[in-house]
Amino acid sequence: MKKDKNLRHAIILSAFKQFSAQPYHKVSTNQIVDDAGVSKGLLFHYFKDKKTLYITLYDLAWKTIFKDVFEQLDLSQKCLFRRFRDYIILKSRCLQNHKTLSLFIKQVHLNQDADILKERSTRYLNYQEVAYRKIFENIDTGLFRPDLNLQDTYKIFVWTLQRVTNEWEKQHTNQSVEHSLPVLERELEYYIQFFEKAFYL
Amino acid sequence: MKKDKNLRHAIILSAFKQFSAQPYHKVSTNQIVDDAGVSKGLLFHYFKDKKTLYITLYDLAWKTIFKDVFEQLDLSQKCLFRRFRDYIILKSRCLQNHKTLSLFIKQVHLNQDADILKERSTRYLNYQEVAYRKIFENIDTGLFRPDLNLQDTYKIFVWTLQRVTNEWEKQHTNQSVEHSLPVLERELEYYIQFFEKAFYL
Amino acid sequence: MKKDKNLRHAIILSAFKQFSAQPYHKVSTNQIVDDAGVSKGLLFHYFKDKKTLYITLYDLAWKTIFKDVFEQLDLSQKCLFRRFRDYIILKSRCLQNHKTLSLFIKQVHLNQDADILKERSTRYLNYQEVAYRKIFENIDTGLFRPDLNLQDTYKIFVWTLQRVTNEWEKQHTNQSVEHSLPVLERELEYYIQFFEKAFYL
Amino acid sequence: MKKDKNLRHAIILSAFKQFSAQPYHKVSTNQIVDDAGVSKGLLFHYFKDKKTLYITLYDLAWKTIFKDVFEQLDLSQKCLFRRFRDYIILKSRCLQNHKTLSLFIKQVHLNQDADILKERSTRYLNYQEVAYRKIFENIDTGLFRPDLNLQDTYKIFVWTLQRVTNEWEKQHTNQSVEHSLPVLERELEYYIQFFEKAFYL
DNA sequence: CATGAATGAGAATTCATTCAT
DNA sequence: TATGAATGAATTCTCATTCAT
Repeated sequence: MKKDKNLRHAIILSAFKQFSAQPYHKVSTNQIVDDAGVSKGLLFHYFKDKKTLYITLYDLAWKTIFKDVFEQLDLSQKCLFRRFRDYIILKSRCLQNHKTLSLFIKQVHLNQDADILKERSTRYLNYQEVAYRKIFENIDTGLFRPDLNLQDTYKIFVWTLQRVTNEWEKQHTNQSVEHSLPVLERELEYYIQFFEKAFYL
Repeated sequence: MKKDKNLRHAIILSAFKQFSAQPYHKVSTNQIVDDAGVSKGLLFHYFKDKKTLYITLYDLAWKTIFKDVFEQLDLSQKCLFRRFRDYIILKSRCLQNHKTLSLFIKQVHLNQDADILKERSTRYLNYQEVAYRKIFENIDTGLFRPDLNLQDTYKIFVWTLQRVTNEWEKQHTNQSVEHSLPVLERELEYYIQFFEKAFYL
Repeated sequence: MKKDKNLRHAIILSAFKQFSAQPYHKVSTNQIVDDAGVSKGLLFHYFKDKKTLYITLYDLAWKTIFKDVFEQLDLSQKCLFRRFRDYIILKSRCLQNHKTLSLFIKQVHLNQDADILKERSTRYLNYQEVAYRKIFENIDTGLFRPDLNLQDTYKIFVWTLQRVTNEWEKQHTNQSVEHSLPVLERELEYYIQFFEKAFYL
Repeated sequence: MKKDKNLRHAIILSAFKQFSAQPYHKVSTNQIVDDAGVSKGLLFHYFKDKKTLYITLYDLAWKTIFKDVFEQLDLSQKCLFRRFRDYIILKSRCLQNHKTLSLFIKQVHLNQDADILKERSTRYLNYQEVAYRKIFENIDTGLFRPDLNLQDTYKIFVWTLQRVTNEWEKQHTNQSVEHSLPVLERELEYYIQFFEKAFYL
């Protein structure tokens, strides 16, 4: 079904396909290897067990997304508000362009299995930390009102934009990028102007 | 372990216990009958199959809750705002008093299995419709501004209060009724006064 | 292959057959159920897992042997020397008559698997204790020299006869009862007379 | 992990380690190559299959032991009794110094697998024969009583000393060479003097 | 020599469901 | 009603061995 080279990749592709459409336990390793056109043993040659495969996929998903996002993110933008807005827009577009990754991540986050829960949490937090460190790097802090605590300002700003994005996601899950992204951009812009008024000198 | 009478009930109790703690596929029929202290066959005597049992429980859960709520709901209250507020409070209190039912419903709503998804959706919509029909019965519409479309007014009001309740639920999942319910009551009251100003003559 | 009734017994018989001829890990549950003519699931309906089946068989083997032996053992015999000799003879005859049980027990005792080792040890010690308690019940101690510690006397006697039996077993494993048992009887008798001279008044 | 040179040796060392600690079937070829730090294929390049590796190790074990023993054995000693005693002492010391080899040989002798049983038996008998031929070479037969059949005399002597050594082995498995070997030496000496009285002129 | 990808039969175990009693 | 024996397909995972590079 797939090209001969790199059957490991064939397994990964097949697994992404299956796991993004069904919850963990509904996908059998048989399904995956059959669909990938490889032997039963090969899956366990490359991945210790089903769980490891699942977690590896999760890692891969975020790596793909973050690579995509941070290759495009303009770090010469020194305004935190704009830079964070750009980050959200890029990430949202990326998720909408990679439907499979996006659905897969949703499935992982619905999973309640203790082991998987634990693994994905630590990984998720780690990826977030790395991303946020980059976003807050070399920010022009000169514009901020000196009478406000900078960390608090950051927090409130980030939380607000995240919330706005969450709400937008819920409403635009199945819509095309062209139609829905501008909506998000406008909403984010609205709040950014609000924050500029509130937090800038 | 349970009384001889009504082994069907023993099965239901045990099933509620298991299904509220674990997702559908993680609970085996063996677990249920063992815990209920009945034979394997009896489960399938009373319930066509595992899925039917699950859906039956879901029905039962909502029936219990709605019976509880509407027995207490004061339908002589002709103000929609107050009546809906009362409904929300009663329902929230009921869910907090029946932790098992509450957790079970959450589990059902996380389930992605096609058949179960379909069945629970139709049932959920049906229960909601019945409830809302009662709530909107014999409302004093004389107080509303005649220049506003009544259906729109209703919608916005209901949506707002539902949203407020959702947020409250997220934050007070594990807290006791005595502590958290007054918080909800106050929040709801705040928005009701807002709507009275906006929508009443 | 077997009669319809009591498929559990069919499994046990088949398992005894297989496990007495091959070590634990070489016998697959497939072999057992195929030979027993039952479905795969039935084995796990009756026995939690392969290990439990194995241990159950071990229990069964000793129960069978001890029942056989103690039904025939003459407890009116008050002379410890004779009674213990009778016990050894009966047990040895029993083991030679039940080749399968005998071989099975040997296989179990060769097994090095941690779990099985532990289980069989506790069970073995327990069976031994029960047996020895019966053997030492109501013994006429009046014949023994009062200047010798009775427990020491017992110990030395038992150890000696056990050792003699072990040596005989090694040499007569594959021989018929008629030929080999008299050899053992004679050897035991020889030592008993030795002990009578040494330990009796 | 190991030096580059002679990866075959690395496999052998690792295999000895694994096979001396666990029975044949419990050791996987993966374990061996992982521990040896070599590739899967190399094991099957050097050894036809797992069984061949096992038998090769068995050969190697005895070769090592016999080389060690016969390099030290004083063949100028013309007294059979002393020479055989020396042989036993040297072999026992050697086995105690090479715990891994010793444990490995025990494991092999516990193995019941038909093929392995057959191979190890022929090899074991062969090694014994070679050893005994050397031991009985150039013995001064002039000291023996001419009225006794020499072969019978040899047999009884060898069997006795072997038996004494077996019993000693059972009791001193886990003890140090310094403590336990002198015990064996004394016991052997005792029987040798007995045989001198009985079999010499 | 050396690698490690690839195979596929076979292992133990699970589980919803049926059915004779 | 009530039991629990019986089924058998499906699941995850193991492992010796082969082979192209």
